[in-house]
Amino acid sequence: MKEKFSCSHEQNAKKLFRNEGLKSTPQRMAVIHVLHSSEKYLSINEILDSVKEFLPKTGLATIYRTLEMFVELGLVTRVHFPDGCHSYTISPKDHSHQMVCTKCDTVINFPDCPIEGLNETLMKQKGFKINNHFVQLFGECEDCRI
Amino acid sequence: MKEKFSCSHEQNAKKLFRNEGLKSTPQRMAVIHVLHSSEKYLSINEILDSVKEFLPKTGLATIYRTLEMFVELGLVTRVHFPDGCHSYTISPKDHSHQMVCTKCDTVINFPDCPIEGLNETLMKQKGFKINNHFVQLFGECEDCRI
DNA sequence: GACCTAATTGAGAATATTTCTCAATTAGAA
DNA sequence: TTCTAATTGAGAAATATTCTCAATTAGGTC
Repeated sequence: MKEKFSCSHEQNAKKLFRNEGLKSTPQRMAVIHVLHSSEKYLSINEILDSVKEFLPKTGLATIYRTLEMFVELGLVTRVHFPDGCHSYTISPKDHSHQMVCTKCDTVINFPDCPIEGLNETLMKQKGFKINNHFVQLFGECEDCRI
Repeated sequence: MKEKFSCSHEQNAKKLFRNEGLKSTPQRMAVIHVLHSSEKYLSINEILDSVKEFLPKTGLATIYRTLEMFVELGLVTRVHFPDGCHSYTISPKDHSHQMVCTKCDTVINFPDCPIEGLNETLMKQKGFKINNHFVQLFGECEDCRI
């Protein structure tokens, strides 16, 4: 299990863990790897299934714990689909948002944040200060529109 | 229970039900009423509790069914809080979005849609067509910032 | 108003999702 | 290599959601 996950993403995660005083376990590295290898948002069970290909004895609770921690660290983004089910993906490096193609489930990043400009306006108009925002776009990607 | 819910919101809902071939039941009207009377997003259980003040025998499944139907009809907006719990509120009339104050839970509408302008840009840049979007803002309202 | 029918409801069972508990294991520091 | 605290796996427990079905009810028709 040592050499399995060693590309830059995994190295970065390891550094992050060390800085935070967290241990770098095979289960955690496998979750990173699985999310990085997928173009889709993955559900908890999809992640568990994929991780089990490497580490068959992995338990569901570990996946829940790991993802919670990764979201906390900002490594992973949690998405709430309209029907209520939750899925996860690696957070983009820059502040960007993601679109999901509802035909093929592919995730596409776009670097512009439509909320950024809003902050000032809202502050003036309503006195509201945005601390956190949450944007999700659903539609059809180029390939599926053909 | 007849005269309880008779302001314009309730009248509008009744018309909508009739148009859609749906029955106007006391339970459904109570849900509308409860959501309209609240400045907050309400969870399923909060809604159930409030509805029970009028109709003590109301069952949980009815609340689930009613809200699902209302979301379908566009009467109600379902919100996915970052921690995963679901809450509901009456949909704004115009296309607008909502901010939630994380201190006092109050919901504030703002009429601008930050996504609207994005559509063309994305179509050109990425060939992606947005069909559906989902924006949630969390922050602090004027009163709570003082 | 009484009758009829299909839609709706309530109650609880069934299922799905998420969290908790704790003994056993393990990563990483010394 | 040893030690210790963090992490894990397994299953139980707690929550959340959906399903089932007999009983009730809204709303149309006479």
